Amino acid sequence: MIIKLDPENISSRDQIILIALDLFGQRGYSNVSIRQVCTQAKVNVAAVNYHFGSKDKLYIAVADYVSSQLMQHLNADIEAANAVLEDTNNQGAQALEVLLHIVENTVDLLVPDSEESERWARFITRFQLGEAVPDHALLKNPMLHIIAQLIGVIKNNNTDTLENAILAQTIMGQVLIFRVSRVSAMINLNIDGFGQAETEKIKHVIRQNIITILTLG
Amino acid sequence: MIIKLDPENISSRDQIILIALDLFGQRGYSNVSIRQVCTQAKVNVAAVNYHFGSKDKLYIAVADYVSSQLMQHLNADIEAANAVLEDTNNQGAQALEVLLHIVENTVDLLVPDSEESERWARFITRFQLGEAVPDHALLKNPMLHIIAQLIGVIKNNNTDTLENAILAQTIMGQVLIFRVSRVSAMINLNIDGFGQAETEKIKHVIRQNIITILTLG
DNA sequence: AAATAATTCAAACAAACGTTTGAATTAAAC
DNA sequence: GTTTAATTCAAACGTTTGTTTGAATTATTT
Repeated sequence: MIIKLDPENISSRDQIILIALDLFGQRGYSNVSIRQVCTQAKVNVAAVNYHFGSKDKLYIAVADYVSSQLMQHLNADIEAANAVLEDTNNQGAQALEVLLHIVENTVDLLVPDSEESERWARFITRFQLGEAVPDHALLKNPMLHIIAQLIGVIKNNNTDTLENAILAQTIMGQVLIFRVSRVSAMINLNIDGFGQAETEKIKHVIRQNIITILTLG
Repeated sequence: MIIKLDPENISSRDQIILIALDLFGQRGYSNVSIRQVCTQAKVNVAAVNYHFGSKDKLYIAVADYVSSQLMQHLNADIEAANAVLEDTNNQGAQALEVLLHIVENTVDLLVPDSEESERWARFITRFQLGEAVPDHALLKNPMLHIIAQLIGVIKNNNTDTLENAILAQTIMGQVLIFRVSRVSAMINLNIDGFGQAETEKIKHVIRQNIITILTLG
């Protein structure tokens, strides 16, 4: 899923990106100093400016890296969805199945407590909230447009309207809220974290919501 | 709704809090310097440490202020909900109506483009994402517990289960996502902002979702 | 093996930061 | 009106920040 670089032959450049991804995600861009990144990456202070030019450009490089890895991760789901969307005489049942699969994949990627999950999710969340680079690809969730189209098929309402896009956003919102307002959600749910039991329960609730909304609504 | 202090008699302390609320919300805690706050509040640099003790304590003072104002704003809805919840022989229809009212109020508070709305929403969003003070009241959304209870009444499932709490969270998630991932949502919806037309459409979609989930699901 | 390029390193830079100080000023209490 | 307390102010403090420098080292090319 996520490329693990060979720790033996890893370059200083890549080492910096991986450490910066962690630190920027955990503490936020301006709460991480170049010195902290370099110390943890075991490189000299000047290495960041040598390899990237500035702290800003390092941040963009990390965002580019996350963006490309994310696209790779979503690729299979996107192709499955496009196959359904290009099938002219398809049924809503197929589209619903693909949609549910995408959403459950997203829950598995974003919600559970796991180092790997959190590494990506935290960086993306911070990026989208306010540390964003204008017009960066990481701001766009390619799944939302696809979900909106799938909704059109399911509801036999085969147009790309704003209403379908909003509906897609409310569906993803049900998932994303557990990542984006994570601490708050834990307090409100009175749980200590998102283990397998909690994640499954969340998936089940969202799954039922989607089925109800799209087939009975 | 929001107390407008008399700009003639406003104290240095209050002026600092109001400016800090704006700046912290817009740029984030560590991207705002004491000097910027003091310049904009037209007070001396030392005023923050005189009145609050430190930048950290100013931040907590702002969070306290936001928390108290927020509770004031939610008070009417909370009382209405409690009235329904305490009515032993109530019907689900009443509870559903109160719930829809709460959610639509939340949309109106958080979603539309308005200086007043954004002032509060941005600070709370940042606070909950990662600039939080552990255990601060602002981390808890008092509405979520109430919504979970209302769901119990509506679904005639009168227990405070984790599943009801998760369902409440997914309902609020549909609203909050438009605030928390605002820039991303605008890109994905292909809109320039959240005017009245967009806000009404969002309200309509979420309203239908809730009715469908809670009465047909 | 020599020459060239790429990379690493310790040291230093100016700028911005949160905070402190002690005197000057204003407000309150008596 | 005098005294006391509260507040404001300009100036300076020590750190930390991102960045630069030029020499030392390593890798690549010829």
